[in-house]
Amino acid sequence: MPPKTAPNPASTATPPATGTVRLVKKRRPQQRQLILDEAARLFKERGFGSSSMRDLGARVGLDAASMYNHIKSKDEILEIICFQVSDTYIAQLTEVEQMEATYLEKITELLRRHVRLMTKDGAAVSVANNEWKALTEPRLTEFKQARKRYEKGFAALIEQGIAAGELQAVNVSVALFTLLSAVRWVELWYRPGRNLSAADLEADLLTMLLDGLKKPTA
Amino acid sequence: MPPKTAPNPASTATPPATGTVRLVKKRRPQQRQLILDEAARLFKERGFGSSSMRDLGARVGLDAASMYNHIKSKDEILEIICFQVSDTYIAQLTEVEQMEATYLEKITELLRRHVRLMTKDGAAVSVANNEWKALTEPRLTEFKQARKRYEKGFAALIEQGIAAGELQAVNVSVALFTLLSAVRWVELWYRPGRNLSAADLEADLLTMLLDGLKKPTA
DNA sequence: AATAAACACAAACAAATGTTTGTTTAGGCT
DNA sequence: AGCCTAAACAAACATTTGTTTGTGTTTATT
Repeated sequence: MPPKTAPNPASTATPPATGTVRLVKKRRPQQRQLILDEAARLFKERGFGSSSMRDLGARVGLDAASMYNHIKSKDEILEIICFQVSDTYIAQLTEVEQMEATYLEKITELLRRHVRLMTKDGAAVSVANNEWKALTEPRLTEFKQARKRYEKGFAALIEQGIAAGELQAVNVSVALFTLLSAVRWVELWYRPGRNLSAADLEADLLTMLLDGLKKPTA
Repeated sequence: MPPKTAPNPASTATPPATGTVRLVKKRRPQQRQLILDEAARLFKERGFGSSSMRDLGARVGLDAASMYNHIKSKDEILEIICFQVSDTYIAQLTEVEQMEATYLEKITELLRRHVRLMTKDGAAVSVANNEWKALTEPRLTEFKQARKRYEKGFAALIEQGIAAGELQAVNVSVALFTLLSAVRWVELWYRPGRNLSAADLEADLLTMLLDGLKKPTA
């Protein structure tokens, strides 16, 4: 005899396309991604340690136990989110490094992509930036190395930009972290459908960072 | 009969001043502050949700239960840390607002104090910035309001600075959050005794933010 | 229609959580 | 010396934690 609440045919969270409308797709390959997406949002809101699998299950519309058909562990979820983001960052750096352009242009382009990833995948980026400390040990070190790789590459662009006379001779570390941090408020602040468009945001942000806030004394 | 590990006369973490050297001070009034300081460090490292009272107790050199003689709850610890920081920020804003100076000077001074608080109380500032979401409800709203008050005040300085012709006419929100975020890497990066002094850091940071990174096209 | 795989749930698990209780010890006071 | 209170610990508490197991249901494929 079935229990009082009827078992969930295809998760109450998914559209009520009851069988016939199903496309040629496999089974429900979107369930895993749904879990990951919702986890990113939850972890961003509450932090990894303060988020329980039951909380997550409730959001996904699944019993906590059911999610283990799609993911291996809570830790694995965090790993996937963090490395998906860091891999993207590294890829962007590598691409920009190989561009034919001035250092100032390269830096601008890297920042631009940085911001774009944030406006597109805000929750995941936020988790990768703030919750990576909760990674468990083999992966924790890997993540730190990826981070370092990105920072070194970015710092090299700044250093060369200064050497080439394109940039002011500030301390390279200060410049690096100022740029990287300055860009991070986007993840806290940006919401699609604000009165400021993503494009305007990019423009103003780059103006501030590269041209400075103070009016040039004409 | 005492248990195998002798009970802790004045906490093994405190210096072994065994009785006679005690000053005229009350009893052990520093235990509470020790707990709060260590909590700030722990919460910064591991996050509030991933830090247990037993972890904290181990660091302080106290049984978890013993700490309840000094604090009311784990939540209270977070509250104290967060509001001590936000109160300081608000106080600094109020002081700077009342200074006789140009808007650019006021902004510079506010940033300077901001950075100084970070280099002095890094752990607490970090917790207030990153773990405040874990505050429970009456205080959570209060904290958000304090935050908003600070942001509004800061934004007003920028707005007036632009109106007075001292600053470039960028979007005020973008400028505000860029400045506030740019300053936050200090909490992640600064450690006393690095090759970069706090003073040099301040100088380079302000140069970058106010004068920009790009070399003025002479 | 039958079969096998995918998947959802209920129930349970051990371990870890924040906190309370009861008791003992330590140190300053008269 | 003797008291009183602050403060430490041990033991236990009720939950909540992440995860496993067993069982049933759904779905794609034959």
